[in-house]
Amino acid sequence: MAGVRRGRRPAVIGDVARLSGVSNQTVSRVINERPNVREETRRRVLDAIRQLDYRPNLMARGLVRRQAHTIGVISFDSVLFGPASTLLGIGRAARSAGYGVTIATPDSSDRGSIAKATTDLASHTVAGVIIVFVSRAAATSALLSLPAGLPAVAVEASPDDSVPTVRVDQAEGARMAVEHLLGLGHSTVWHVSGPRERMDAQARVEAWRATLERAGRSAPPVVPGDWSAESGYRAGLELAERQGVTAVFAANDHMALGLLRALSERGVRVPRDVSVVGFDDIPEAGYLIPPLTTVRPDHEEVGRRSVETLLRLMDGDGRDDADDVPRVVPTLVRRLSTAPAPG
Amino acid sequence: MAGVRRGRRPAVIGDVARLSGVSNQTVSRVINERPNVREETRRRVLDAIRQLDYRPNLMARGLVRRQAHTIGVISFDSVLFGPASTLLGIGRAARSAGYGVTIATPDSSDRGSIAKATTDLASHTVAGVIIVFVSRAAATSALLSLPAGLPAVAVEASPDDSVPTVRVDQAEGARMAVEHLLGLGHSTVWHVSGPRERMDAQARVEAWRATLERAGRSAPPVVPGDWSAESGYRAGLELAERQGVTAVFAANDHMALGLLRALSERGVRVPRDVSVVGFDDIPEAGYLIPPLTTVRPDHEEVGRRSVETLLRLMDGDGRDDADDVPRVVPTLVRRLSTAPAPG
DNA sequence: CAGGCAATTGTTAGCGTTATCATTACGTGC
DNA sequence: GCACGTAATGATAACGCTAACAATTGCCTG
Repeated sequence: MAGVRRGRRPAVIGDVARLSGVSNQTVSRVINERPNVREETRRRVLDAIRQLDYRPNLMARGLVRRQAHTIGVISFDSVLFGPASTLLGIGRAARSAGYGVTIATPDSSDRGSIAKATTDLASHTVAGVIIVFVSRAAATSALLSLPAGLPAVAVEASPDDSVPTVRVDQAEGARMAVEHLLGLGHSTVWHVSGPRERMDAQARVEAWRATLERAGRSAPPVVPGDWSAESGYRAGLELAERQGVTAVFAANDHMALGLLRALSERGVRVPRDVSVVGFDDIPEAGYLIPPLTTVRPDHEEVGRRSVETLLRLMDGDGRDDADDVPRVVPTLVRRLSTAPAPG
Repeated sequence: MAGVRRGRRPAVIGDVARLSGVSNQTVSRVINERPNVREETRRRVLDAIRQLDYRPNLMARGLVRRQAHTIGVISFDSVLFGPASTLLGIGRAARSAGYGVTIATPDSSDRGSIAKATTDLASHTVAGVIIVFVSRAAATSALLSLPAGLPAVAVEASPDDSVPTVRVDQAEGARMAVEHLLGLGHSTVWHVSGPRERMDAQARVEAWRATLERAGRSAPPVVPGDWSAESGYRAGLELAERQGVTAVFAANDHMALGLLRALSERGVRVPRDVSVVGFDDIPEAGYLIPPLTTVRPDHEEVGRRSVETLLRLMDGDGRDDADDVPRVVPTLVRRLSTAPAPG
């Protein structure tokens, strides 16, 4: 029905104007839902639009409005569950606000590639930028290479308060995990951490330690990991050797998964001998052996909220209200990998 | 050093022209590395560009060239490992070819949302579109709502041969899995499938059956799943009840994971009683209990190749060479979830 | 019924690039 | 010294749209 083109060049605003017998400007007004167009005229124009299958050329519009109506996203680790979910949330939220989304994934986290990605986005004249899930160093590089005046929002990691930052309340999540374990009677909780330079990893470490201290427990040394199941496995082997380990909080589910495997391999039963809590609630967390008790951050919500924040920033003229974005509070999902302390 | 702007409006080509004492056109020639510019002039212009931190406005350029130098991607399930990796591959490949990437994720897979996503991309005047990982129905909707003449490449699923399609050689992967199990002496292999409407799932089912038949074995009924660990778990419970199940090929690793858990719960030992092979080689596959033997498709390569194909399509004027894109052949990763048949 | 106001529509001038077609300058060969 | 080719550069007109202002229309008021 609609769609009369036959490989012809796409209709432009002038075609619509001619067909409906009005000026370009009136067509423009109809498209942009501007007031002061007679109802009948509007109908005629809309008819013509349908008939020609006209769609406004966003580049032309962007050119005159000096803005692409597109949000740029710089993202790392976009294969991981968390960032991928955030991306999804961003995409959906942006699109429903009428914005397009352009993604740039730097090839590596060195300053050069990040700068390249950023300037790429900038020359696409994006309306604003969201920087997702990076180390503080990477976030700094990104922000530095951003043209002045381009609104930006950081997710999770930001170098300072110059940019509003949307984050999961890592501390609260870690607190939940630790208190859950302490509540089960464990005398202390070990921690397998994420990579040192990641801010979310750092926050979890700190909250883990703080919660233990607040409860008057001494914090054992951190067992370092790097998010990978493999590092969790190595951590598990190490912990299996140790005496008196009854509760472990892994900084993400993948490491928890490796951990579970190592413990099982060494004959340590979970949760009977050792309780394990993860972080992320990856889709398969409920189907590990045993089903994993874990902290569930709502990554999609983070994405949504970062778009919201960016839009607000773009509306307002300044960047005054930095950093008063409420954190996204995670929830604790109790499954079968935790149990009262043995003995 | 570079970067003299102070919150001023970004430099435009005219500023560069003025500063270097040439015309806009000459600056344009320098930017676009056109011949016939005196070496000294070029240097002067480049200096000015650096001094003003000038970057060409891609919208203006896109407008006059009638093309955004951007590749559009329509993607579903972008949180899943496979699609996410493909996206990454696409992003990298596109960027290194100088193209931007715009992503549209339909809200659901009904025709309306897909059409919306597609037309969105179209009005961004993308140079071409890649449709990632969808059911045949969804791919059809997407292609139908694509403006005629816009080059498109499908990944995995395509309605017909009208569009070049880059795919993992699902059949070869499934064949590897089944033959591996048969080679271990299992008399037949059960299959836990992905959702019926997914083409990759379908291909795996068919190849599984064909391989069994070629080996003169009868294929047991398909145990249906939906990619989720949970469905794998349910399948596992079902298979654990059955007599004579010694080998299972799960259509993806997440289901294999659920499967492993169900079997373990029912006291079925893997691989001693039952061998399990997955598909995907998700990052944690090596750390399941036991480490999962699985088929590893190179999703990033798929992404790269789809960009390549799209670029070729955009270069050439027609869409003649459809469908002669070589499939990406997966590899079998042998771990500990498979062993010789019992007894 | 003139004057004025609001609603509706049209005109003109860009937005920042590049394509296209001049124009200029500088040899080269006869 | 003159036509001619070639390299280097410039001027002008788009690309498709919207902002800003101008013009027209109809209607109301006194």
